[in-house]
Amino acid sequence: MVTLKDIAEEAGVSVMTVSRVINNVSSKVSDETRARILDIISARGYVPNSFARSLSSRSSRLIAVVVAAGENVFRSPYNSNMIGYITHFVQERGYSVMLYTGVSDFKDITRQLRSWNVDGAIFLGIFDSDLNRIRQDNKIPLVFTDSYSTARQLTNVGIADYHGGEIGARHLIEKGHRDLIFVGSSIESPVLRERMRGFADVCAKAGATLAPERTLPDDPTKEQIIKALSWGNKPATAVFSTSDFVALNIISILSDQGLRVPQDISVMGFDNIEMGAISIPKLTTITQDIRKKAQYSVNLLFEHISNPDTPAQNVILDVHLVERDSVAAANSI
Amino acid sequence: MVTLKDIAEEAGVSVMTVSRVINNVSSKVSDETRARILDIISARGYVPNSFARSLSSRSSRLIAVVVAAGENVFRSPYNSNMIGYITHFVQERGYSVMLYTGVSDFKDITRQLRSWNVDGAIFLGIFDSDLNRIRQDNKIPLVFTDSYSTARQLTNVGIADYHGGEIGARHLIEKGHRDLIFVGSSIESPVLRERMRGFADVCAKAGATLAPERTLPDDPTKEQIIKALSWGNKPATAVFSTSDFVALNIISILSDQGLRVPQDISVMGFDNIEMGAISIPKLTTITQDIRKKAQYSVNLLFEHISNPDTPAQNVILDVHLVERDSVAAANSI
DNA sequence: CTGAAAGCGCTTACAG
DNA sequence: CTGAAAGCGCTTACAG
Repeated sequence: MVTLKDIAEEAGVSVMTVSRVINNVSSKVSDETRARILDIISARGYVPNSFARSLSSRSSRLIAVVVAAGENVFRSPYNSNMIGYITHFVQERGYSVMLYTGVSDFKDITRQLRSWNVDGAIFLGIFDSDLNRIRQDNKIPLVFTDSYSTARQLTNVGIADYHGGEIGARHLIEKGHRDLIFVGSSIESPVLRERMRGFADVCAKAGATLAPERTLPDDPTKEQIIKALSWGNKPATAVFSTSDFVALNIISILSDQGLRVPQDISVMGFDNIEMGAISIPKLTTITQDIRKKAQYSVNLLFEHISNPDTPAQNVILDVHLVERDSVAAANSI
Repeated sequence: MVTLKDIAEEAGVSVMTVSRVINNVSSKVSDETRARILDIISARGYVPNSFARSLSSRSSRLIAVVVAAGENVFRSPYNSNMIGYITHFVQERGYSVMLYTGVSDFKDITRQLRSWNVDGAIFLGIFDSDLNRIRQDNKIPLVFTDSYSTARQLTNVGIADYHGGEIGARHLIEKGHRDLIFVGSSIESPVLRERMRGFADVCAKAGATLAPERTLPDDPTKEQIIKALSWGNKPATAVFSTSDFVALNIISILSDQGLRVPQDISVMGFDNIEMGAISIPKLTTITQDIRKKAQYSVNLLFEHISNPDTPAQNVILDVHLVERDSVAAANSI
């Protein structure tokens, strides 16, 4: 292994001079010496040791991406895309990404962040209950996504979930639907709770019923869906799902039951994943701009890294309707 | 920041004793001392510094996952799933993952691997042309996936691509199809080339035509598909795509043209991604077991890490037909 | 513009 | 079972 010392000896200078060249403190080294050292570095294939550098400088140039989801994080196209974009933007700044998935215990998180002395971390899908412990234990810049924590001084990038729910309900009601199924109720996830609240508020105002029997969990079974369809005295005419992936699955299940979407029943999703643009029928959905969300998260993180006095910010990106083919006007009876 | 030294002072022992406790060299520390140190460690929230540890021990407990694909790696469900599973299995062994995406230059790879002194690396989608340079520059255990390099002593995990192509052609021919479109020709990718070779060989034997005009690239445009459909004097009755994602896109395009799958034309994919099981129609495809592939890659890597004398292995996982609803018998004319 | 000294927080190797 | 010394490969802080 080639070290600074080797280069210094070969160039007949001190290690400090070589160190300055590597770190581009060019103003302090003569052009001639500099060029000679650069030649030797490239000839010997010298690569600085990040561990030594981090140990003495106390900056790791490492960003942690911490994801709550377990073994197969990437089953979710949303997670996949977020992580992909975040990695891209972090690398663009010359930093490296450490990926932690399936993190269940906030103590683990702290152990990893500290042990690797990361310069910052971005969290996906962490439940708000652990958030304060994490912040308390880690005095580095942290960016959360989709948090509804009321903690002060929290930097977060989220989307207008409540508004998304409203848009969904409004669209279905405009299309004449009154007997609706909502998929994505959750007591654990504030994100889903907000989407549902927006949806339910619009329904209430419009006199549309959203029965508890037609409020299904996150990832409903075939049986739950079938039961909800025929509940009460009027069949449901539209389904709103809080995720595109689940919406596509529901369309598949409905199709297996001999129901055509949107002729017999309308289905609407949330996220605007790529598959929704090529599914049959093409999915009407609510878009969230994942690339932008990732970009904001990374930008905010680096703002805090370069200037610790940067005030905390809660950035809420807006969402909007993407009308495609999976929602039709309700049949008049 | 709490250090080994702090713990040692508080416990009234040397740093070596604390170091032994942390690294579980328990046989060499008295139970009493050990318990006392453990208490102090937990009370002070001590976390060992990975940089210091790695610098002196020359082992980083770091695995690099290097992916050729660019900005949005995770657009591909295959990549997403592979990376997700690999991360999971690596973490299970107490190692951390450094993710490098969009790597274009093998020199970059070398710089990163060396700089972080990673204990091993797994490569996805690296073209074989760089493979020898990478191996030459990095004397650590490396596992490649889907490589067709003829280099000796190469540890690789791949699948039976040729056989996959054969299975696809055989299935379509058995269903009575003779006028076929193949999607996924590539001069750069040996994986695709092998799938195509298997497909073409079976076609030739069965007297089915695979015209160059009906051999389309990896990710064909709508125009290319439409043109291929009506080429020659007999319309194509089946399409074979080397990726499920593209197959689903093709079904969507065909549907936009008023063609029903499989009544008017059959479509077959490759990979068995999750979406294929819920698409309309459900996709007939060739399965590759991504979880298993990731598991093998990680296992092989760690075998080589723990014992450098482990012989190189080229593991080829088999593939098989998953019959669903997107392929039907050809209409007799 | 250049360098000698000290130190980052650990582990290795040796000694007792 | 325990410890003193040296060193991993860099950077910081100071001096000239």
